[in-house]
Amino acid sequence: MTFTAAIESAAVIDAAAGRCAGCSTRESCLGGLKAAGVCGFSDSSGRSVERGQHLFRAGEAIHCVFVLRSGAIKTYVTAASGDEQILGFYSPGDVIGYDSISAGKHSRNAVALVPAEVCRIPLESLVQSCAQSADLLNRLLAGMGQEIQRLQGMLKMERLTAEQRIALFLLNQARRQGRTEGSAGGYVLQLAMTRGEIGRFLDLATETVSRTLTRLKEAGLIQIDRSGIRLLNPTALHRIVQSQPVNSVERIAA
Amino acid sequence: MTFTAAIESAAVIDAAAGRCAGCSTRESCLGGLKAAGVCGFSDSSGRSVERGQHLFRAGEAIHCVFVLRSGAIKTYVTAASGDEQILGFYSPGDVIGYDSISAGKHSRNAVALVPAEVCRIPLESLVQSCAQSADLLNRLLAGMGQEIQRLQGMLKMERLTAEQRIALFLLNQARRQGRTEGSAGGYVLQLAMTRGEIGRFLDLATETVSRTLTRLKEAGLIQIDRSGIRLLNPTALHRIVQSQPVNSVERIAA
DNA sequence: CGAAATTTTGAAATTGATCAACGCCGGTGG
DNA sequence: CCACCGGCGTTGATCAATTTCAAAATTTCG
Repeated sequence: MTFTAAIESAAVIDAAAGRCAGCSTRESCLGGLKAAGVCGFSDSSGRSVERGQHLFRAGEAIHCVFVLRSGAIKTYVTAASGDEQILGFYSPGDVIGYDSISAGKHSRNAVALVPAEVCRIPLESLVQSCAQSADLLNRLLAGMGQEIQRLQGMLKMERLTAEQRIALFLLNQARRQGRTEGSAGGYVLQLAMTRGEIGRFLDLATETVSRTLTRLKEAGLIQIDRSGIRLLNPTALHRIVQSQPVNSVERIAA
Repeated sequence: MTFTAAIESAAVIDAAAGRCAGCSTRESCLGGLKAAGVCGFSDSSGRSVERGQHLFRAGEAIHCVFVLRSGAIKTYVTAASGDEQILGFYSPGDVIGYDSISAGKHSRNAVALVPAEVCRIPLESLVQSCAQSADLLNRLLAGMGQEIQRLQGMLKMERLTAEQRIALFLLNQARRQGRTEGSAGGYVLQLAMTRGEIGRFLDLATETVSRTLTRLKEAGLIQIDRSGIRLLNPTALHRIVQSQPVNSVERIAA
């Protein structure tokens, strides 16, 4: 109950129609964009989540689907052995909770990596609205289909070598972060998660993550500055992902 | 085009209303069961697929979702390196194609492991029917949610040891095959796939699958007879799955 | 029956995990 | 202001699980 109380105490952002106005993700919002510039949900509400605070936990009853407006959130499950497995890192615009629609309760935990804001969309009204709006239904089905394909992609990732997984992870993060271009060319990405979290996402030991990043750095493919990573040679990273396991940095670096 | 032709030439089962009558999966069919004992889809049609024949291939346009009525089907993708990754084995009653709804085209291949029969549900009418039947919409969303959770389960599976993965696989197969009880107690399951296919599903080398099955057999937990496997001690298999990696057959076998 | 595919078994090689130690950085409190 | 502390990251050495390579045994199917 302690965590439930913590969740309830989270700040609730004004639910007025003006809420959508400043939303950076409204163009691609699940609710669609109505004429007035607000989303199609009349009863959605916002919420801010502090770093380290849970958005929901496995086992809790489900009432909403969440759209991440800002910040970063991870979802994870805890194995019987006690160690956590990260199922996804979410960036602004992502929808969290598709898996739990019609499931009754959450199957995993969600926690903010940095201060975040989400939009809560009540499940009941979401489903009911689908009966009226074919457009919404299509967006919902598409969103769920994409979630399935994202998981299939993770499954593929798990068959790659450590180096390939890290390279693919960096490329994916860069793509999701909207390709913030750095001054000296190449993409710069800001990692909201620790090495350990990357490892628990990719199924690699922290040490392996660190070693592999170092190797990529020494090969001149990336530049590391605390939690900021600059992709100096995305093409080479791509080649690493595509290459046969026998190849590696030494063979790929142009 | 060759494969498209092959698909079109597949036998089309009579689309009369009587089709549902003999369907072993109609109780749990996506379409629901109407008063007349037939499913809610007026325009679905059946199709039989021979062993080794493809139901669909990655890249093809999507027209239908399939409900497997009998037989066994696997879905897979082919990596750049050429080797296949199996994404799922389907048993009668399973729905195939959720991932592709609203995606436009298939993201993976589906092929019959043994002669199979499927029911084709046109995508367009499925989505349109959801607007009229809240019941159908709920079943569809639940099905897609379950598919997401199935993939999350696969993700968890990939973090287990070879022995745990095999044990879990056997238990899952037994559950899905409806717990056909054997004469001498314990569950008997008929594997429609080869050792190599099990390996490409669990991400294990064929040799590892074979070795692990042998070890389970020698520990007295299972009995192997060609492609038939009898689970002599499901409880012990469960314990293997739950146990810490340090434990293994020797420690678990009661 | 015989050829091809699958399965099994053995031995060696390899990848990534684990164990261990150290450095770095930020915060905290004297 | 500085010393201490804890978390995080890096690096090195060793270890274990699984893959790979190789070959024989078995099964399947034409």
